[in-house]
Amino acid sequence: MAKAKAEEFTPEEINLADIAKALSHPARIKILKILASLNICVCGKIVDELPLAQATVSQHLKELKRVGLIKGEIEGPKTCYCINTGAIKKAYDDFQKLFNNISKECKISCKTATK
Amino acid sequence: MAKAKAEEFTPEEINLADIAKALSHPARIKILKILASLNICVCGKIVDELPLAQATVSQHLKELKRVGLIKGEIEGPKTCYCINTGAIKKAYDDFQKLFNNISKECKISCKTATK
DNA sequence: ATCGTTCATCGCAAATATACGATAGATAAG
DNA sequence: CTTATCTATCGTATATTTGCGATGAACGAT
Repeated sequence: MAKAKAEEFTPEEINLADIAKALSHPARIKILKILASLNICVCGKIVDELPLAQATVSQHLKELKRVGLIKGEIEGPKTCYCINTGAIKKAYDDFQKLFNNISKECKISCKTATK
Repeated sequence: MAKAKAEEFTPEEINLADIAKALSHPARIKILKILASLNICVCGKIVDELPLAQATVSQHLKELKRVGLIKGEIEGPKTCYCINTGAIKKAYDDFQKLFNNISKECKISCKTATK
C-alpha cells in the first residue's frame, strides 16, 4: 500500500517527501529548467522540448502544479505556465534544512566508528 | 510506462530525479533524520522508530543505499547503517544548483508578464 | 457558424512502488 | 550443537505512476 500509518510522520516530513516526489522524474526537472530559462510564461513549447506526448507532458505539468512549484493560467486557447518563485524558495529552504541537519549531526561514519 | 525515451534527458537530470525519488517517501526522510540524530552507526533501532514492519523498513534502507545516501555494513548478526556524508553533500549541492538556476533565471512571473 | 489550434482529461495498459508475512542466512550466546 | 536475535529477501497483494491515443472544451480566425 502506498500509505498505511502515515499519520506517524510529521507534516514536514510528508510535505518534503511530496515535493521530492514532484522532482522525482527527469521530465519534471527539465520542465522546471525550461520554464526558468525561457524567463517568461510559456504557453506550449514545452512539449516540443520533451520526448513525450502532449498528454503526458500535461500530466507532469499537473503534478508540478499540484505541489505548487509552478503556476498555470488559462489564457485564451493556450495555457500559461511559469515558475512559482515563492514555492521554489520554500522547497530550497526545506531541502537545505534537511541536508544541513543530516550533515551537521552525523560526524561519525561507519568506517571510523563501527562500534 | 515508467521509461520511454529517457535517453533524451541528461545524466544530471536523471541522477537528480533519482535522488529525489529516494527522498520521496516520509519514511525515508525520517530514516535519514534518525541516522543523523543518533550520530553513530545504528544497528536496528530504526524499525522501532517507524510505524512500519521490519521487512518494509529494510526495503526503504535498501533504496537509500541504492542511491548512495547511506552506507551499510554487515556486522555480525546485525547490520550497521550510517549516513554517507559525501553523498549528502553532493545531493545538497545538486539541489542547490537546480533551485538557484530556477530562481535566478525566472524573474518574471505570470502575474506581471502574462505574455 | 465552421475550422484549426491548444491544452486538459478520460480510459486504458504496463511498469513501479509500497507494504507485509514468511522464510532464510548469519552469528552470538548458551 | 541448539537457540535466540537480527536483518535481507522472497512472494504476494494492492496502489500509484507513467505513458499515450482519443476525445472534449475553449477560443481565435475566417
